[in-house]
Amino acid sequence: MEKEQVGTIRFQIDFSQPLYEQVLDQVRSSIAKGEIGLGEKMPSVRELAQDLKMNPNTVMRAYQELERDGLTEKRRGQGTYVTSSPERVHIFRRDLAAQYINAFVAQMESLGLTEDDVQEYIHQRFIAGKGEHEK
Amino acid sequence: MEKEQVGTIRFQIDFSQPLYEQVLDQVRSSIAKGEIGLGEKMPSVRELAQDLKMNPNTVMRAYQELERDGLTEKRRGQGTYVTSSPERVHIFRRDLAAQYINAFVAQMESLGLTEDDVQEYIHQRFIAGKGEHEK
Amino acid sequence: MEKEQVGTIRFQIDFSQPLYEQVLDQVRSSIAKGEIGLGEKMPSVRELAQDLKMNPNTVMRAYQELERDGLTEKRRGQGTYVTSSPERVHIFRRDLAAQYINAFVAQMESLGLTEDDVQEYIHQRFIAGKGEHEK
Amino acid sequence: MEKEQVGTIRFQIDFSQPLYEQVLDQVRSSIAKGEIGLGEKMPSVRELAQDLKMNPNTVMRAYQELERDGLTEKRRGQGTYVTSSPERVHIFRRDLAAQYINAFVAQMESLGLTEDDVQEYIHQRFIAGKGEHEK
DNA sequence: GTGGTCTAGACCACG
DNA sequence: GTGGTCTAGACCACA
Repeated sequence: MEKEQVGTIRFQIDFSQPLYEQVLDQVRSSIAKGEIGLGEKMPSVRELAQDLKMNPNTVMRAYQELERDGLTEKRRGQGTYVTSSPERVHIFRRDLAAQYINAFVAQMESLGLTEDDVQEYIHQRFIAGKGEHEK
Repeated sequence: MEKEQVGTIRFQIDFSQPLYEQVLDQVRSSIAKGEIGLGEKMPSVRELAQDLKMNPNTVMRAYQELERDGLTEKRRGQGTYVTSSPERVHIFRRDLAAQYINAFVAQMESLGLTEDDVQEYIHQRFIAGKGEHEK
Repeated sequence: MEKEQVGTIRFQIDFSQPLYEQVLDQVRSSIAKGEIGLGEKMPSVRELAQDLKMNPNTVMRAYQELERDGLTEKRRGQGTYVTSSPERVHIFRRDLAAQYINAFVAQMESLGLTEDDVQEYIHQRFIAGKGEHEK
Repeated sequence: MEKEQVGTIRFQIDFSQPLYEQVLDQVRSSIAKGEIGLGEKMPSVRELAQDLKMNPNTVMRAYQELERDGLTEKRRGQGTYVTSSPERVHIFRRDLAAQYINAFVAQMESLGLTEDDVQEYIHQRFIAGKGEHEK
């Protein structure tokens, strides 16, 4: 679990999942949490690739997906910028949360668990999560 | 989304995900929910492969994983049987649920959502799920 | 782990290994330990198959192997008898022990363990074995 | 008994046992003995398959089992690496040794041999092993 | 009949 | 280039 700080974004990459997905998720997270502000300039593809010791193609793929999500936009000759629209971020967060929740509820139902079970489990997990936060 | 009934197990296979994973998940689910009883005989590898129109090796791979999970056992020359041990099923379900929940909570936190948000979302999703039952 | 007593031989069969091998090993063991005496009559193939709920072909295969080992002999029209020769049993035991030991030492060496490690491990295992004997 | 050297690992494959098991055992052994160092790159699936003249799927099966054992890990697009954790190797070796020893002691007891017999046999076998080194 | 092993060859995702 | 998935078809051990 190596950590790498690039600008205001902290990356933590491992080799067990697709690298471009990890970059994508962690940039998304930074935007959703406001760690990187609206309208700010993103690191360039090359710069990020170098810092994360990745192939530029891998970073590029994550950036393309971010733009498709409406979270960033390219300005010709100037690089990539986070969107200035709070609505965009809000809509994106809502949609992605809905998607995660649908998948999760389907998993729980496939195990035959009831809503009460799930609520209880999550309650415990959030509490536990706070205790060991950033261990 | 084709549906196929084999014994007491209902399968629903599509081509967007690994076939053996879908078989694995759906058999697990049937066992966890008790749709196929403890100690019951599973369909043979060849039989299931034929019914699901897939290669026997693909089904075998799912069966091997089920056995590694302790959910089934092979009897030489007789076929594959669901474990007779309720504890095994219980342990398996608990562990897998914990795994799913950890991943889910991490996703939610990466979007900056609070526990209350999540509880509320889930509550709505479960209600919705009941409404569209077998749409 | 079901146990089944047939004559003076106790069988304990599970489905994770070849059934004929288990029958073979357990009869061998009974002879080696003298639980079934030299010159005694063995249960018939059919009788043993019925008691162990096996296919007679499976038992037959074990019996053929026993005869090839020189541990039993068929008397026409009378059934199968344990050899009357103590030498045969002795030789068999020595040879089989050598075979087991060769395989075992090869396994230990493949893990890079020294003779002292092995002696020590075995010492502990034998002691432990006595404590829980026939739990 | 053909021998084949691939990187720092020496393979010796015959057709009387499952090929993937032999690959598995011999890689395990190389790691346990330190013949291939912690953190080193393994030969790629295709490369090893070609050198050992077997199908890539056969090698892959061995590699998957190694990863399940915690002895190796995959890095996306880069290949398979030996774990960097000495503890993992140590735990693995201890567990596998215990398993081998339990099986062996059970075999010896089934022949009615005492601990002293066994210690003596093993002592002789180790000495013999040294004498015929690389016969 | 059951599952287990192996091969050959195809196509895909990832980097 | 890496590994992952899938198919088709062969042969084997076991019961």
